Amino acid sequence: MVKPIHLDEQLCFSIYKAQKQFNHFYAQALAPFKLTYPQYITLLSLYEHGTMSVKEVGQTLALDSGTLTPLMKRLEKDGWITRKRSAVDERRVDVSLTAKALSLRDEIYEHVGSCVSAIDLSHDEFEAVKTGVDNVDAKLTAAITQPTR
Amino acid sequence: MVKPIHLDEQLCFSIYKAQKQFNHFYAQALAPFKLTYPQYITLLSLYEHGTMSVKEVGQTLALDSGTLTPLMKRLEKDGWITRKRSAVDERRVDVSLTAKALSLRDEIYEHVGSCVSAIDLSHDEFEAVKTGVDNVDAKLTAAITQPTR
DNA sequence: ATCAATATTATTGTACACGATTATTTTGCT
DNA sequence: AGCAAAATAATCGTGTACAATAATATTGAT
Repeated sequence: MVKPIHLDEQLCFSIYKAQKQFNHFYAQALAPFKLTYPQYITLLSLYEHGTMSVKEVGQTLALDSGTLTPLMKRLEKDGWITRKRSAVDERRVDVSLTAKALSLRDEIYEHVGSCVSAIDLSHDEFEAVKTGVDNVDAKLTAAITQPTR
Repeated sequence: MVKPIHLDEQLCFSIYKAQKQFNHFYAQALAPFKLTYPQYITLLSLYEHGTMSVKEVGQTLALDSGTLTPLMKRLEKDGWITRKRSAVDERRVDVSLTAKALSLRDEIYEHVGSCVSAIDLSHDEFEAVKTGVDNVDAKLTAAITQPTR
C-alpha cells in the first residue's frame, strides 16, 4: 500500500524546471554582455558590497571555492574583475570590479530590468511566490541539518 | 537614474537557492540508493509511464540527449535500466526498468516520502507555492519564445 | 615562541545542463 | 524508386555545482 509519486505533483520538480527556465531566460537577457547567470549574480553581489574575498562572495551566493575559483578566473579573463592576494591576510583573495564592470553597471541594470518587466507577473504574485519559495528554502535547510526524525 | 538590483530581492535568486537546497536534500534522502536527483526523476518518469524512448523521457523531464545519454549510461551501469535500439524504428533507443528497479520502487517511494514529510510544510502552502512557481515557469516560457517586446 | 587547530583558497573528480554538430534512420514528395 | 527533409541519439565543448583533499597562512593556548 505505497502511495505512488507523480512527477508533476512534486514541488521540487516545479522548482527544478523553473530554475532551468530562469537560466534560459537570463542566457538570452545577458547575451549582449556574454555573461552566464552565475557570473551575473557574482557581479550583482560585487556591485552591492564592493571588494570582497572569495569566501565572502561565496557566503552571499551560497557557493564554495570549487565553483567560484574557476568562475572568477573566467570573469577575470573577460575583464570584469581583478583578483589579488590580500596583503593583510595572505589566505584571502580579494575580488574587485574593473572600470569596465563599473561603467557597464547601469547598462546591465537597465537591460536586465527591461527583460524582467517583459515577464507578465503582478507585483503581488511576485512577492507571494518569492516569500513562499524563501520559506521552503528555510524549511529545507532545517530538515537537512536536523536528523530526519 | 537607474534602479539598483539587490540580489536578495530577486525571485530568480530565491528559486536558484531553493533548487540547490532541494538537490542537497535529495542527495541525503537518496544516498541509500546511490541515486542523484536527476537520476531519481528519470526513474520516477519510467515508473509512471513504463518503457519509453530517450526522446520521450526527455519530454517529460525537459532534458535533451546531451544530458540524458550519459545519465542513462550511468543508470544502466548501476543496474536500474536497460537501453535497446527499437526494432520498429532504429533511430529510437527504448529505455526499460530492470527487475531491480521495479523491486525497489516501493522502498524508494516510502523512504523519500518519509524524508519529504519531515519538511514542515502545510498542504495548503505546498499547493500555493507550487501553483505560483508553475505560473512563473509558464510566464518565463512565454517571455522566452516571444521577442522581448 | 611553539605548535596544534583553524581558516582560506585552489585542485581534483564526478555529475549534470545545454548548444552545436554528427551519424543514422525514417518519412514524404515526386 | 529516388532523394531531400525531418527525426532521433550520440558526441563534443563550455560552464556550473559540490564533496573531498591539498597547500598555505593565521590564530590561540600554553
